Amino acid sequence: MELKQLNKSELQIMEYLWKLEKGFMKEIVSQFPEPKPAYTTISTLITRMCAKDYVGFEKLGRDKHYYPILKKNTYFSSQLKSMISHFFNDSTTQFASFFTKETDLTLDELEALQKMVGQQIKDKNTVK
Amino acid sequence: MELKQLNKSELQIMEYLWKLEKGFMKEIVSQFPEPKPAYTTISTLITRMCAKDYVGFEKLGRDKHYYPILKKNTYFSSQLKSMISHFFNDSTTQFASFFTKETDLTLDELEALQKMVGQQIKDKNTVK
DNA sequence: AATAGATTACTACATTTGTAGTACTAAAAC
DNA sequence: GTTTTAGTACTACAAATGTAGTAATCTATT
Repeated sequence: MELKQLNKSELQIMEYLWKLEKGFMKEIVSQFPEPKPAYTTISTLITRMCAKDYVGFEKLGRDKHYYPILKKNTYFSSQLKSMISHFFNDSTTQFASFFTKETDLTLDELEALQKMVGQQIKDKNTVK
Repeated sequence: MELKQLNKSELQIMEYLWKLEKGFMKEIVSQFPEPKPAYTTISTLITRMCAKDYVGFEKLGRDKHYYPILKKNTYFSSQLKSMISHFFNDSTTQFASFFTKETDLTLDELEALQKMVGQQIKDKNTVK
């Protein structure tokens, strides 16, 4: 399956499904904020997403139990890599710099990050 | 101007304009890979982007000299923040963890990151 | 058993996006 | 000056997306 960019509505529904892991129509609809779109609007969107193999379903009687085919990690990993590749000239270092500056990390967050990176450096050295 | 998600074609053109900084039609068209879309296809896309205030132009005789109104930093900062907010529950730490794992940073990159973070910690402490 | 609610399938239309043609005219090339 | 090329405005259509109605029928409630 070729992974393309999810549009806004698709992303919203995927987000709900990733959280639910699996859900009937009612459960998905209940995730939407008020004013909710019409039942049939959501139904159409989900049907189209099934056709695109983003979402699958298990038929239980008349009803369908929907679940995500597209994995959250897969999608975001690809999103992140696409961002790095397109806008930071494939430089993860440039991206990291941008990230730490733009998100204005707190001292605690920076220290947590430093710890994590330090651990990964240790892991890399151990592997060597 | 409310910042919304650029679609694929818009992003492609913005990318070219950010690189060019300013450019005539010919210069923008020349950025496209072969087989290039029709001249009028690109023209329509740019015209629509002008209407959305992503792109502006300076009229020089008959021709238009296009430039980006939407700043690269503005867009990606907003993209990044949206990603963190929507998929990592507003946790920049979780995102950082995901980032360092998914992009499989080299030892050099990790060390460069550690250095950078260390510097920012120093900066934060100095400010205090 | 009857009624109300829920869900799917089908259908339809508006808007947005992708694509590119023609006409006209300015600018460049000869 | 003439011809060719480039660029804009206008136009148009297909596909994708956003939205939601109706009909039929299953499920839940009474």
